Amino acid sequence: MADMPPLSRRERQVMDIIHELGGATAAQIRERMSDPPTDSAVRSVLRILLQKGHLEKEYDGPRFVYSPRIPARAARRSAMRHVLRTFFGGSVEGAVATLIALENHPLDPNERERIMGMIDKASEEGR
Amino acid sequence: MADMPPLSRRERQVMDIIHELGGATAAQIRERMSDPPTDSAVRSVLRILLQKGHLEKEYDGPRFVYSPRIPARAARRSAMRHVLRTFFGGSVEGAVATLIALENHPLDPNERERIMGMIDKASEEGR
DNA sequence: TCCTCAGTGTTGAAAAATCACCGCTCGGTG
DNA sequence: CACCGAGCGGTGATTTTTCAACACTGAGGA
Repeated sequence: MADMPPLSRRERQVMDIIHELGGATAAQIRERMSDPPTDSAVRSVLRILLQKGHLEKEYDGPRFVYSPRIPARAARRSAMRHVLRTFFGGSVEGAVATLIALENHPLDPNERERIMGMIDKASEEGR
Repeated sequence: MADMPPLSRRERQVMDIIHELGGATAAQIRERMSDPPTDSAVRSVLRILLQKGHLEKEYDGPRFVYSPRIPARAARRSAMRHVLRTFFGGSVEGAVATLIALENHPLDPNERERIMGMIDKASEEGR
């Protein structure tokens, strides 16, 4: 259950959608695809993802909703770690710079304060 | 030259390596692969990546070095935007939180200062 | 009841990706 | 010169991925 061989194109596409929504039905997933194949095609990759252990399905009302088996927190950390390594040479500073420059409008003062707070906290505590 | 269909597994793997190194030779790429195929196999995906316009090659000394055709800055922004959307619901705050908590040692005071500075700057300028 | 429709899963064919074999060139060395 | 060995690219076979057709079910509605 450790590290599976990486996902195929479609597989990653639907995993991303599911992560973005937290959980999704087959129909929702298909809706969000820019180049949607048949419904049954979507289900095929869903089935594979289930079998590979990346997803779990839960019966909610009249349909299944698929969600990541990895806790969101871990997924976020892993994804972030990957781009940090790949695109920023591990520089947290560089990553933050890009992040806050991403939106071109200034920074919401409240958000600014909260971020400052987090950084302060992260600076102090040794663990 | 806009947005190509997404990359295959191997393609993404070598693109990531090249991004991480800034530019790389076929041998370097192969070295960094956890599951390296033949040298010629690596070259095959390189050839495809060239043809798709994702890479360019330059003759450096006795061998070719392959580099991304997208400027690093744009690649970084794009990658960051994607994880921001997919894993953080667009919340810069959440992303920064994960980022600074990634390394478990506290935050280098100098780095802390520089990040603070960046945030201040980003907060002020309205445009 | 009979029909339809939404939701599901399976199967096998078609398309794409992956890969190793092969042949080529160019430098250096025996 | 003849023989490596590194670096390169093409070709075609194999494997994986992607996909649509199909069959099944259960819930309503006519």
